[in-house]
Amino acid sequence: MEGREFKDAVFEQFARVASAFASPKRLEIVDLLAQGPRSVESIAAQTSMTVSATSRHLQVLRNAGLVTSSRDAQRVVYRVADLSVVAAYRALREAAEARIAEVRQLAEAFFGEVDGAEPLGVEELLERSGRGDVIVVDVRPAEEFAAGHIAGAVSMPLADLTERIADLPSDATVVAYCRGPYCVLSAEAVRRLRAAGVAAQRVEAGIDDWRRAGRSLEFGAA
Amino acid sequence: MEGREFKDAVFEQFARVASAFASPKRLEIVDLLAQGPRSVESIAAQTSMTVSATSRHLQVLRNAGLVTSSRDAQRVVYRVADLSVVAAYRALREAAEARIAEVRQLAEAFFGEVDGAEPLGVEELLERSGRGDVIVVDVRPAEEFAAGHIAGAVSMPLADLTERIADLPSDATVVAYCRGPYCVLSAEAVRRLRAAGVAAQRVEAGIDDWRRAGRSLEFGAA
DNA sequence: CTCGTAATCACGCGAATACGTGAATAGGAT
DNA sequence: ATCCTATTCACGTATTCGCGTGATTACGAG
Repeated sequence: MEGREFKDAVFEQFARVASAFASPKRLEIVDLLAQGPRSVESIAAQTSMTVSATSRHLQVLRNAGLVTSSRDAQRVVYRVADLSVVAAYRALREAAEARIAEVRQLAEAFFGEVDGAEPLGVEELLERSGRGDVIVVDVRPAEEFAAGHIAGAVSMPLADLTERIADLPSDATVVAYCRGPYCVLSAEAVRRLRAAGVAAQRVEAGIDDWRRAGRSLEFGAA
Repeated sequence: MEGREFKDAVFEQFARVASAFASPKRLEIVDLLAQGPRSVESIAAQTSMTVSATSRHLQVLRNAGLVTSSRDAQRVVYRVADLSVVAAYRALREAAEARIAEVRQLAEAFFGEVDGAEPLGVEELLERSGRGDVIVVDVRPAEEFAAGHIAGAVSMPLADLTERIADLPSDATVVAYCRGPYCVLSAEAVRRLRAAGVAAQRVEAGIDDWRRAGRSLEFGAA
């Protein structure tokens, strides 16, 4: 095989992977699956798609080797194939952040009022939880909490948050995290906590940032 | 703006970036530009495309914010917008390597005979050049050498290699590098060097790996 | 000013993709 | 065996993309 043929063949394969990422809905699916395995139906619900469209997108991702599926009784469960996939998603996201002004504008518009100056990063989170003066709350669905969460965090899914605010010490300071920098759950949680008079802040990091920082995860239900 | 709208808008932007990467030819262009700035015509020549097709691809990349252009007399020179773009390209490549069997097969078929067991990585290269028992040769075009090369390397573009083999000490051991793991230049160089009786090995790392490893670069012509 | 070179634009064809709707299939549960 | 649920497949249409050809614009040299 000559140089040009080889190049064409290799870049063709790279493009297969990039094409699989090249759809907003598929990126959203990868973002979700980075939190843990999920069934088609539950992915469809989370992403506001029909089951059929979701299934099709998942097949595209599977053909590109980015996700794998396995059967669990009636359900087909999808998961990311390995961490290189999450890393590629993250790198794309970071390039978009750096290069596309709209991304920064959107984030500022949506998170600006909640975050005030800056949301917490992994380091600040560690520091503050090390001092023991904050409660770290995971506001993702219980399913995702069970699939891996920050060591020491309390599960308080957004859906149940309102009724569970009463469980918190009234003088508590809460830091809420969810799926990552563009996940809306923690922002909404912070709004509701503050409305209830609880001091609260959003953490920008998600479970993948935590893992990448080499910090320990815990598994299983609360 | 509600959660769903925000998500849709944000992932739409991420997909813009991914779509720009989702073409073999554009990936090849990014690979090239990661070596240094280039004019449209020279990109067209390197990638076996017409100038017109190249120009169009470059515009797609520019619309996605991945490259920038500036005029230099008659020429328009393109360059990668920043290192997050190279990082994203690298992450995509690594995901493809990890997940697509064809990539490994192609690489094995093309590089297998040249590399023997394993090509050198950044670490081995450092170690061996530290011992001073090898000559590090950069076989990329002189233009790319000038735009940044491994400190201490000798420029010997593939095109001139045959006539310059005589300049090498006959007992030399050469390690050749080029643009990165899928660049064919160093493989071809190693074949020719060995055919001329010179001990030679290929380095898999390219200039971007070297930079990421925090090693120093040199600039300017040989 | 005119010429030549570099780059971009305009048009058009064929291929690939997205997505909705509804039918078909695969496993368990009864 | 039959029903139910979760998932996948098939089909049709609208849209987008890739790329070649040839015209057009931008700039500098003579």
